Amino acid sequence: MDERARHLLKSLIEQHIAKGVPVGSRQLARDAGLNISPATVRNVMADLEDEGYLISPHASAGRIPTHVGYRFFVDALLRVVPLSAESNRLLIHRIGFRAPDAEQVLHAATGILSELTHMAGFVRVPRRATRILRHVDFIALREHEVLAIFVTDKGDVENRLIRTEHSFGAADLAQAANFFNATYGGRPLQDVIHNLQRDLQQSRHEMDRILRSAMELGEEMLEEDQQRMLIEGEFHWLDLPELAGSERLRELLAAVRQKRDLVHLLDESMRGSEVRLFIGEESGYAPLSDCSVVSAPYSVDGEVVGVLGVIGPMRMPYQQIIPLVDGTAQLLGRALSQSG
Amino acid sequence: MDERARHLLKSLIEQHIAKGVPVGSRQLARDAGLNISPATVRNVMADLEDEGYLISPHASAGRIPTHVGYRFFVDALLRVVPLSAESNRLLIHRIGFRAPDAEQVLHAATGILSELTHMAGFVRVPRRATRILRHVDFIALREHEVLAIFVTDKGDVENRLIRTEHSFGAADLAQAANFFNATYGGRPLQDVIHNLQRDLQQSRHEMDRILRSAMELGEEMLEEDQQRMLIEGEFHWLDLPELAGSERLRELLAAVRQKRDLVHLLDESMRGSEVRLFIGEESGYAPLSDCSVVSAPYSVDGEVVGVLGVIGPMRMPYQQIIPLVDGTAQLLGRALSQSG
DNA sequence: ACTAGCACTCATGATGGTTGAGTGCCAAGG
DNA sequence: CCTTGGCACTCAACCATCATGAGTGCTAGT
Repeated sequence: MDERARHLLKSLIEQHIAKGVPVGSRQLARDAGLNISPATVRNVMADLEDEGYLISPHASAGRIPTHVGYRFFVDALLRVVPLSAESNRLLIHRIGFRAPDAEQVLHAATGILSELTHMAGFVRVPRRATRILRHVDFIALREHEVLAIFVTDKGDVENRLIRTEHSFGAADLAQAANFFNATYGGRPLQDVIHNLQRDLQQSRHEMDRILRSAMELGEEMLEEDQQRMLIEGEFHWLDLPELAGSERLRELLAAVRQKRDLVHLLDESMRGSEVRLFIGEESGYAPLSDCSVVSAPYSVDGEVVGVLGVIGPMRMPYQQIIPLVDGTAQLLGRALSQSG
Repeated sequence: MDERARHLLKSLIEQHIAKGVPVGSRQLARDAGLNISPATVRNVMADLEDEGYLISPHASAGRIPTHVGYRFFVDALLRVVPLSAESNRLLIHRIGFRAPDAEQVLHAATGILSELTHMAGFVRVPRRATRILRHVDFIALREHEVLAIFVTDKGDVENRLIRTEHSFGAADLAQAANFFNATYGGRPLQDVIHNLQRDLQQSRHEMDRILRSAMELGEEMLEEDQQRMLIEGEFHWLDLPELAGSERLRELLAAVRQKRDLVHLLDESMRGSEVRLFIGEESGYAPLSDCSVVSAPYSVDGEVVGVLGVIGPMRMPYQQIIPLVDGTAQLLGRALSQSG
């Protein structure tokens, strides 16, 4: 592909992103800035279509980019601009100055992504499998009911109500908690569960019921991690003519609620450390075949723990979206690192 | 209004609920079962329109009920059928046999309401202001960071990260927690905050920073209650021709996200102990003016603590919806009473 | 290699006629 | 006085037709 073709492709995609309608040869010839007749442009466009970068919705419309076209655009043609000072300030204000509560910061990040991009924003929350178990507490709520509380070193708190055969007094429970903390505390959560599983097979003890339930709580925490993802702003999709008013939208909403496959896709994209794009079919996930996902992993204390980004139509202003997602990921990582 | 008019109105509304289109005189004359000509029906319909029960979308369409019509229908014409055995079994299965975790049960109830009605289901979660503070814990996460945990007698757990000037050891914190539990434990949350506020004004202590933060956590718990509401299944609205494809839907979604006014409306409806309906404009809340809300309060241990229901179009099958909402409220109340 | 011209395609929007469902009103009949 | 049949009228929905205009591919000329 020669320089002129690249320039025209870039110009066409930019115009299509801006306007949302197919771009024709005349308009493109005018706006591309080259001194070229529409007929010449048509020849170039025909070539680009043959090579799979463009497609005509129908015979006498202009052309729109395919997902291949968008891919080439973002990889080779797009120059990402740094985040505007204003956006940056807004991000810092909304994420940086939050109450030091992890859950709240994650919510804030999801919200701001959705607001600033006018698409659906998501945050895949940190995995807890490698977290260190810091503290366990057993609290008697009433007869036959014990509340178990797990705390990890990052301040995750999870709790569960356990129904017991016996009624335990506060002293019993304190003792059990002490035992638990002494034996399993300070180790990664997954190790704790593993050891607990082994230990429980050997002993038979009155407290077993509680310990077993505690183990189940731990397992649930890890299990839950598989699914935990915040997403917000799906309703922005209603504004998009290319998505709204078709069955696609329903499918998409259902798929996003389901989360399963989506989470899998995102976990894949956690491997790198850079912003990553899934354009159209690239995700290999049918409901997303009309959409693009822009994602960036975020790190806490130097370790990648999650990924965030936006989901929108293929036709999105990547130039602004990419730095925004990137910046949000970095700020979120920093905010979480500070606050544990 | 004479008997025949009532019968026709009932028949018209039932048909409109079933089909969703305006009902004309001929069809109504046929289906109402009275031996009456369309012309006669027209006369009656004209009267009903004058009295505000019906309205014509345009000159040569049939008629549809107004919110006044629906109101008369549910108050005077509708005979609510008891919940079908099948639905009841499903409800019990989904709500009754849940893990004994309040949060999960609430989510389950929201989900099942949405699924069975094909509308948006909501659950206004229990208020915690009158809960008894059962247990407080302070845990050192790392230097200058303390995690405060509150537990109420119903098993609500709330936590908060506190950044401190000094670094406290485990012993210090245990002592503080003991003091806290001894002094404030066993009292309603709102009292705790009140007393704490008073006590803090008098003393000056190294621990004050932690106590003050703990108080803020308690305040946040109460504050948060103002907003806490689960809602699910808004996407069902996309299927409704009367809602979809207009600006109304956007407004509605935005309003539901906002929650503020909605929660206020629901808290009003907690006063009674019966199923309550807000039909169209009756809610006095503009974004809901095309919708109906069916709500029922639910009680834990004999005290009304929350309200649940569905939000859908005015044209909804009240006959099935009302017992379903009612049944869900009762089952949820029972499930929560069992599990604390 | 570029461009102008030309024939062709096709979505869009306006026009107009038809159909069918439904209404209001009136006059006749029980 | 209530009911009914009849009739004129209205209006959305549907369909066909037509003109328009944006856009294309192709070809021949520069």
